[in-house]
Amino acid sequence: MTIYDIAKEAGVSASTVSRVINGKPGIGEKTRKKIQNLLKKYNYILNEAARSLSTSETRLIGILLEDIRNVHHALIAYTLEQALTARGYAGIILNTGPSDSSKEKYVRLLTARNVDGVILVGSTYQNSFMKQLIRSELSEIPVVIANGWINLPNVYGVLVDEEKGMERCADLLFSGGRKHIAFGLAFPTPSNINKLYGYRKSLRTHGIPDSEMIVCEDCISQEDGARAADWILENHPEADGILFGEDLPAIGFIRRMAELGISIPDQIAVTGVNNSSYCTLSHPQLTSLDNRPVEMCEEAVRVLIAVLNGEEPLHRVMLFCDIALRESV
Amino acid sequence: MTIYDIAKEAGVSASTVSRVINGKPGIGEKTRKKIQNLLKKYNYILNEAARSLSTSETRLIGILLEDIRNVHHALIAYTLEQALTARGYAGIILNTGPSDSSKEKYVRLLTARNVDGVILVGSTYQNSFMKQLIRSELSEIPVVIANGWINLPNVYGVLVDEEKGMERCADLLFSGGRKHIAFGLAFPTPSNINKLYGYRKSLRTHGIPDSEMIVCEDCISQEDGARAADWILENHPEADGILFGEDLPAIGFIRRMAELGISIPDQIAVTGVNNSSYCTLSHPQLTSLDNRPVEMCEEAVRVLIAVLNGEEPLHRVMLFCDIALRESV
DNA sequence: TTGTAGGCGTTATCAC
DNA sequence: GTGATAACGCCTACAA
Repeated sequence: MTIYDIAKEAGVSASTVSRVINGKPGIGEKTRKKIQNLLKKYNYILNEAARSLSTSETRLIGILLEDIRNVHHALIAYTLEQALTARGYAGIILNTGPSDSSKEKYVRLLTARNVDGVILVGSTYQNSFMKQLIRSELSEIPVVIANGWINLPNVYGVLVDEEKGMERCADLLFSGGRKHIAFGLAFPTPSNINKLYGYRKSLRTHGIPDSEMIVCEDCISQEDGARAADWILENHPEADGILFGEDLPAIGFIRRMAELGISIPDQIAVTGVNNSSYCTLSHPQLTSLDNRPVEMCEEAVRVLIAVLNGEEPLHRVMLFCDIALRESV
Repeated sequence: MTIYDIAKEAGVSASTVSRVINGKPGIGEKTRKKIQNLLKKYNYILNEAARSLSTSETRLIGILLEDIRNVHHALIAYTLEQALTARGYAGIILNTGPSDSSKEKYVRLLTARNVDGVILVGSTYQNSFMKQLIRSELSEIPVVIANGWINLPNVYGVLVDEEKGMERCADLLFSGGRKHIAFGLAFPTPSNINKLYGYRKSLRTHGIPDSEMIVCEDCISQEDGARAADWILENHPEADGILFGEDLPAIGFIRRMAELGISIPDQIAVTGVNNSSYCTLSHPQLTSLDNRPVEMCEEAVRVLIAVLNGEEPLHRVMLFCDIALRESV
């Protein structure tokens, strides 16, 4: 069923049908009605490929993320999909993994699909390799980075002030009387480095020199968190609080401490980041930095569509975190 | 950069370039080489829209699932994406939610995109409404249901024998000396009904009449699991084992029982389904039915691509579950 | 082995 | 207001 079939049936030309479909002005009211009825009657479905060939836009948006099995990414993917669908776009979600070569491969897939725009999820895409790649492969279309930013004319960043958020987490522990606060760093992505800076800032504010920072690295999985617990007890028995850059290791930490008979939050306060569904699973439930994934995604889509509509939104917008207070503090 | 540009540069016609791009036979070795070099030199990228218009295939696969925020679905989405990408296809993932009207809306989106095939994730799509919808909207393309099946010529089902799996879970508890086993039913989807049947079958095998089945309904979330714990203690204090149809309520159950000072698995054994990442978060860790999501997805993609290649795979294939044994039993 | 010509379904530019 | 007509980029008989 093409617009020609509809046109023939209505006794008009294909152009008229096309105008009706696209809501263009300058059509007689009776013809418009008649055509609309026929479209409905035959359950006409527009051929996007033909439309795309003619207009050279696909209404397809590429979404790159490292791994959707991460619950935080899953929430982001969900929100992006719903927001894009609501505006007539569809997303192609690709799991790139962490390696540069793989990221490049997936960017090429997107260009071959002629996507109208790209959303990169996570600060892991904020680096010089991606900058070069965007320059060479994606310079013609808008690119929005969720929780990151690259200084290029066609790149837009929707950032979350996790540095400030993490500083507030530390402040929260200090105000609760904690004296020796540790930090569990995940992969050293720009985002995680910012969290570390927030931690450091709070320490400095409270008169603690950088040399007394307690940083446990590679805190990503639940097992890493358990390992961190052992490490803290062994090397920093004075610690009475710890901030993790992710929820999962925080959960692992809590679980391990329970096994060792150490009471949380009495002996050590714990916080995570992402305010994910994991937070209510631990005992005690985990206090976590809410980095506003839903708002971030909605803003990312808003910015992207704005650019596609010829507007000129800000290249950087910043959202602010909340702290979801639970029992672990 | 089109095939015409390449053709001009190479001093040949566009059809020759097209043939080279598509690896068709009957091209002189020198011309082929020359053209391949030019393609590389100009970083030629094929216009999928034009190709699609001409061949009426898009290499796009629609993936419908209820909600990717569910970790089990996220794993499935991940696996499907990787399997499709590896074969040159791309997936459009859409979260339909549970309602029929919404499912219909999303099916229409897929037909408008001219997807080559559709994968429906979950037995929630196995019902008469979807059957009618597939008949009217998707009759021209292959549809694969992951963990479900509908009797239509273009529909293929990759099933997991969760009935047998659940029966084995119950058998496991019986063989551990449990006498009064309860069941926590989630939404009454076909899949969950099958799990209930498996539970019933094991009971019958062990000489327990249907009238003595202990079924707690609406066990979906963590809170539901906690509620189930209270319900069991109140109404069936004799229960010494419970099988949940999902992991999350099982986690909630365990947590609530811990609060009440009831020891698991000593006093009550607990199992879940999906063997998800939640299982290692509870204390004790959760024994869960591994319903083979990765294998299921890979088989689903295999079947779909086979149909697209003109083969005639079986309309129903069945996978078998494992039990991931942990501390809760 | 290679070229020509027509067609895929839509939009856009002119005419009328 | 509406209708021809060309164009989008590629594929594929059919011809040569």
